[in-house]
Amino acid sequence: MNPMTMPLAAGAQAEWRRAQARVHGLDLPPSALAHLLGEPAFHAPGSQGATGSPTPAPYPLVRVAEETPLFLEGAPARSIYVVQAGNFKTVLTGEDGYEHVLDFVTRHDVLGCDGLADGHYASGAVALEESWVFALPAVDLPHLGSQWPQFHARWQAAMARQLARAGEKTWLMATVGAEKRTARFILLHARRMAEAGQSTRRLHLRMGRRDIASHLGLAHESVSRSFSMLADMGLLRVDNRDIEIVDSEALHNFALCTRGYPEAAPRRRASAP
Amino acid sequence: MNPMTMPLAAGAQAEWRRAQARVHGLDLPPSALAHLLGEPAFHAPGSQGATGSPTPAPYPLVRVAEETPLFLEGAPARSIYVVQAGNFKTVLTGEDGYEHVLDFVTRHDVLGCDGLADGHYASGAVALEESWVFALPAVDLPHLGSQWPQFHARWQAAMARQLARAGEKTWLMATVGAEKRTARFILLHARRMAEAGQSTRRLHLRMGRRDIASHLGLAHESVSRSFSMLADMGLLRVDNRDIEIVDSEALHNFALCTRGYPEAAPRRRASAP
DNA sequence: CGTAGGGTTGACAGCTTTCAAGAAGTGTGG
DNA sequence: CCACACTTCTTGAAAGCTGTCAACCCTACG
Repeated sequence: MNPMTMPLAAGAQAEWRRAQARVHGLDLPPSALAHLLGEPAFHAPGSQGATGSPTPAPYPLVRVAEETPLFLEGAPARSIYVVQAGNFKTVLTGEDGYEHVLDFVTRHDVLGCDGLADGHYASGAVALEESWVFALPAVDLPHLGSQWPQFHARWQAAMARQLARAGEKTWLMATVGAEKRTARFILLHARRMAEAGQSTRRLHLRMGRRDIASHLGLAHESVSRSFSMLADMGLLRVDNRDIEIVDSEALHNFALCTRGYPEAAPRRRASAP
Repeated sequence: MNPMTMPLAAGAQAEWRRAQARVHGLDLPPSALAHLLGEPAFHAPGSQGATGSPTPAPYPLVRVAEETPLFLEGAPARSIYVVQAGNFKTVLTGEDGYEHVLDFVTRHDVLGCDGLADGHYASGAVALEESWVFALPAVDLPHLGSQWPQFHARWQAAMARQLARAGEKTWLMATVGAEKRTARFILLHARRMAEAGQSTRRLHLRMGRRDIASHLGLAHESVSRSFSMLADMGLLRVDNRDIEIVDSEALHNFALCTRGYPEAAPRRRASAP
């Protein structure tokens, strides 16, 4: 069977199985934390010999079953988590029970940072599939940062990246057009998958239409319609949760123009007959 | 003249004048950085005293004129900034020239954090009024964090707070109704002003309708209409950029219910005859 | 085999955007 | 001091788009 056509779920499973094996093989010395955050080509634990404390910290690797919350909004934020395998959604549950999806989180991303502000998680995290996370006690963070500069840099960069992504998310939702919003979502998602080393053209969405709709602030029917529209335009090929970006440039052009330009800039209109 | 009725612009000016004086009086020892980030009742140990000695921490206090960018999107991120007085907007300028307002930033907030990810600012910052910021070189951050634990904690909390706020922003924009979105914006803004020590009921918006609209993803006419609607409902009192929250509880009830609850939760509808 | 859940598509009502014009406040120059 | 231009804010009316409701297809699962 062609790997391009086989169900991607199987590939994902194999992927986290590999990731799991690698994590176990590391034996989890604290000096490898930078690697867990995505440090490329990092090795030689204890190379900074003068750091003392040769005993590796017993930070636990936690398994989270599908549809299971890793932590709930408002809970005491005792740990932050580095995703090793699998995917999560972060949610904000309204007082009326409505669940708003803030973001989708994948490998090497950090969960629970927003809890470091006042000691309580500002959002909850739910696994979209069977996942593994690496738990770091919040009280150890200052120590880790000061003792391993590499970790400090990685840790700071991870939070900064989250901030930048949050900005992109706001930008994403600032569009009125449902199709443009969906197109932007696909582009951002594809870029994140590319950063994680996945294919740039094909991507498998781990979340349902309902979650996407919640994330984008749309009705799930509108998301479905938008996918169909983008497919009819020849920009995408949609097969349930498998997306293929057919014309990347055209997709960018379509998604990037905001709308009725308030001032300056020529007017363009994407009218498809 | 009653401070509640006098033009707030004068109050704001007096405010930053006080802030400026305070900052200059501190003489900027690095150990006071935590205070700059909002540490309450912090006194600098071993500060050098006289204003004439240029020895301690030559971190500059920068003045930014109204409508002037502090830094541009994509520029090399050599410093992060702590706002001492005034207000900023952070913007994401699209390739088509459209300026999307990501956030409004006020005193004790940090600007430029998103540039720590890859060394380039992910968003630009423009002063809404004459403002002063304290510039911290990015290369000094690890040193500062490891040397002054109090600064490390404050710094981490500041970034975490930004993340939590980013989540709230996403939540804000997940609503369809323009009036609900505007109501949520007012609530969040009021809370931030309250955290900064301002009045909870009265607030003066430093930004124009166009900026609010860009931030909320609406047309500026819709923002104007929403304000009028909320005023007609008896929730707000709107006089140009001066907002008074008349019925805080009702405003919360109106803003917090998401909309047509997708599943579970009873259906409510805010129909105003 | 039948049910349940997710995804897609259609039709209508409602809301928002857009276009257009007027009102109010501000700054400049005579 | 006034007039003028300029910007911002507000309001009105029509067109377009999205949410809602409803139906149907498909797959997974018991």
